[in-house]
Order: sequence, then C-alpha cells, then structure tokens
Amino acid sequence: MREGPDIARIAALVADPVRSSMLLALMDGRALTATELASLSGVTKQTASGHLAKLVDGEVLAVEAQGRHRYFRLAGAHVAALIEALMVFSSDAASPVRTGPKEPALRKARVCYDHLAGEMGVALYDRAREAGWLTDDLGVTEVGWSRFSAIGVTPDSLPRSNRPPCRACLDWSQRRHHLAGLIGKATLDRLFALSWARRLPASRVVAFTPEGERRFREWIG
Amino acid sequence: MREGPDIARIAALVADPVRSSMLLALMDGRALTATELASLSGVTKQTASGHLAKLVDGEVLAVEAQGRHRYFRLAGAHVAALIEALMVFSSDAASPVRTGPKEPALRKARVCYDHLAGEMGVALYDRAREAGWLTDDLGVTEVGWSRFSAIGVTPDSLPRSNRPPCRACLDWSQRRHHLAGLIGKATLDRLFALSWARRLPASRVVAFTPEGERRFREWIG
DNA sequence: ACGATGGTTCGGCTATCATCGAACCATGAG
DNA sequence: CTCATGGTTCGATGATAGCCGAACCATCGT
Repeated sequence: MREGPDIARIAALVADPVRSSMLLALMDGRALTATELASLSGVTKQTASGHLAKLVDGEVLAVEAQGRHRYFRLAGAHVAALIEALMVFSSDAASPVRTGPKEPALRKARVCYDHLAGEMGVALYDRAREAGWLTDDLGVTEVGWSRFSAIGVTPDSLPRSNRPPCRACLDWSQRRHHLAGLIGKATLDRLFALSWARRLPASRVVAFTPEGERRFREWIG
Repeated sequence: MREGPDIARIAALVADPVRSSMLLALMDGRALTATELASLSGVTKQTASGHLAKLVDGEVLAVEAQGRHRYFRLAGAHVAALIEALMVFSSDAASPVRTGPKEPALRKARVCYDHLAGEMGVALYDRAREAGWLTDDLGVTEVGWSRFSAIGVTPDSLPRSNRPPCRACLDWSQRRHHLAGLIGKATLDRLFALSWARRLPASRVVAFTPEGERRFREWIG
C-alpha cells in the first residue's frame, strides 16, 4: 500500500543464512575469494556464486577481479553498520576467520606480476595514501614524486604506456591493497637495483636484506 | 559451517515487504493496532496477524493489549537503529502515516476507563516523568507526592487496593502513554471536583473549562 | 443477552528461492 | 598445446513461507 524505502530488499539479501555467514566473514574489511566464501559457508561453489552475484547486484558487496580469482569485500562502511545493527539482537559475538597462505616468507613480501605484494607492499601503499603521496583517484602528488624520486623513480624514468601509472592491487595474503601500476613496477625494480631485496629463484618470494628492509621502512616513513 | 550471531533470523523478519512496511509505519515510536497495520500494508487481518506474531516472537515489536485492541510498537531503540541502517541503502526518505480519531474533542481529553486520556493525559504523564514525579518503575517520589497533594491527591486519600497506584496506559489517539492506576483515577476525580473539567453526557469527552485548562497546565508546570 | 468489532487459528493453494549435478568459460602453469 | 583450477550458467527438485477463505474466540456497547 504505502511506499517507503525498500528496506525489505536489502534485508532479504542478508536474510539467507549462507549470505549472512559470508557477510560476517567479511566484517573485518578483508576481501575473500568466491571459493573461500563457499567452503566457509558450507555450500558448493555454484550456490556460492549465485549468492555472491545477488549481493554484488544489490550493492552490498563489491567485487574485484584478480586474474582468475574474484575477491569480494563489503561495499562500504554502511554495510558494516547494518551488520552491526543486526548483531545487537544476538548478544554473542562473532568469531574471526583464519585465512591466508602458509609460507611466512610469501606473506611478508612477494612479487605480484611485476610489483611488490605482501606485508611490505601493503605497508607501502598504506603509507603512500596516508602521507599524501597519492590523491584519492590515485594520482601522484608533488610530495609523492619527491618521495619516489628519493629511490630513483621519476616521471621521466617511467616508460610511455597506456597502462595507468598508479594502480591499487588487491593483496592476496593481506587482503588489502598494495601499490601496482607503472610506479609499482618501477619501485620494485629499484628495490632490486638498490640491492635492498632480491628475488629468490623459482619462487615469488622477495627477500629483503636486513639493511634493505631498514632502508625501505625508513624511506616510506 | 561457522556459527556467528544469527543475523539472518532478524533480517528475515524485516525482509518481508509487508512486515517492513509495518516497521516503517512504527518508526516514529507510536503504537498502532493490528487492523491499522493490516490496512496500511494492504493485507487482510489474518495475514497481518501472522506477521505481527512473528515480529513479536522475534522481539522486534512489543505488544500491549488494551481491551480488545492490541497496540504494536517497536521493541526498542535498537530496532529503530536497524531500520535506519537499512534506509541508508535507499536514498529516498519515508513518508509519515496519518492516524487517530476524527473528533478533535476526543483527541484533546477523554476518559479512559477511569482516568484521563488524550492530549491532556499524555501531557500529564510526560511531565510527571520528565519532572521527576515518578521513578522509572512508576513509584511516586517525594516531589511527586507534593505535586499531587497540590490538587488534593494524597497517599491517605487513595483507597486500599491491590491495584497498582500508578500505571502507564497506552493512549488511543496520541499513541503514547498517559497516567493510569489509582493515582490516575484520583487525579481525574479531582479535576471534576475542582470544576476544572466536566464530563459531557453520553460521551467520553472530558471538557475543560478555559480556567480549568489554564490551572491544569499551570499545575503540571 | 445479543450483535458488532478486533484478533487469532487452521487448511490449502501458490510462488518464490535455495540447492546441487552437470556442463561450460576463462585464466594460469608447465 | 594441454591440464588443472576458479568461477559461472542452466535446469530440475524440493522446501519454505506468504496469502486468503472460513471458522472461531474475546471484548465492548447497548
């Protein structure tokens, strides 16, 4: 009869036990893959795929493709707020989810295509965002160029390409963004050139030297 | 698989279009009857009854019986918070609902069993709560007794009875509580005795005299 | 006591939707 | 190129739940 905001539509998306368990698993802001969410919720991947499609369609989840993986995360803080409002009704708290790769070395630093990933990569990206090296739409600021120049990454040194100079890439182990794009590649190249780190053979592990790690952390501040 | 808080259960209660429309109608804190909610949501009373039972069972709504009526209201502020969190997803705002009796005189003041209802009754109750005449569990404070004594309602004047001295009664037109119980009755009796108001014949209307209304408002502060 | 009204219960119909098997598409590794 | 893996689409099945007609119970007013 009366028409108000269509709160039933969103509520219905949360009302399914499988979907709600997915949302709870994503409450810490990480991004998980479809199969992870499937096994986590105890359904087959087809079923999970259907649920995830609904959630993305309803703009409750955001999705980011990464090679043959698709990482799903909450669409925003308002989604988390909604889940919290629902959790008020049941007093017991949620239990966290274990995740991530096994090898600590991979967790710490590795190559993602051609740029730095893992804890170190995420630290770089976080720092760059928070210290104003980058704008919200991932442009490089004055401050940013001066910082990147400090390790030899200058505008002139970047190859001419239609590839975006700076891109955020979703991190596999940290489930957060790290720095990708031309600058991401150039930065990783410089880490090798400066001998702050080297790539272990037959592996994606990026091994920092003690001195290299100290310098790196010093550089990002 | 994993067990967290059962947010799906509450979400499912909101997920139905009929139930969500009921909840939206109750967002202003008023209490509505089952039939009102039924016609408001465009379903028959049987259907509405089923929905309301579910909502009450899930502790999303609270119900208060009043003769042959049952007044439903949100179970608490946390329910309103939940609805708000859901409304964030759709930008357009809710539209209010019209309600209430037709006769303005009845709206203003009338007898509810043996005590005062309507705008004047609600005003008394609100004022008594906010000025500390009553405790949270509806006991009468020192201040309260001194105020009630001012119009001749004293502890000694109340009849010995197992009926609670002070009770909150849900108001029909205002959809808020007014003052009931022994004190409610005694107060109304004094209004008539003091000639601040009189009861219209063959009606529930309580007609205040201009002087009486002035004195009444002065009394409650 | 009786009718009118508010509200609930019951039973059957129907529609929606979650689920999974199977087949299919896309990407990455060797 | 070929295989393995992540993910989606399709179709059939089964369960859930909303809906209303009809009957029933309770309360109010006269």
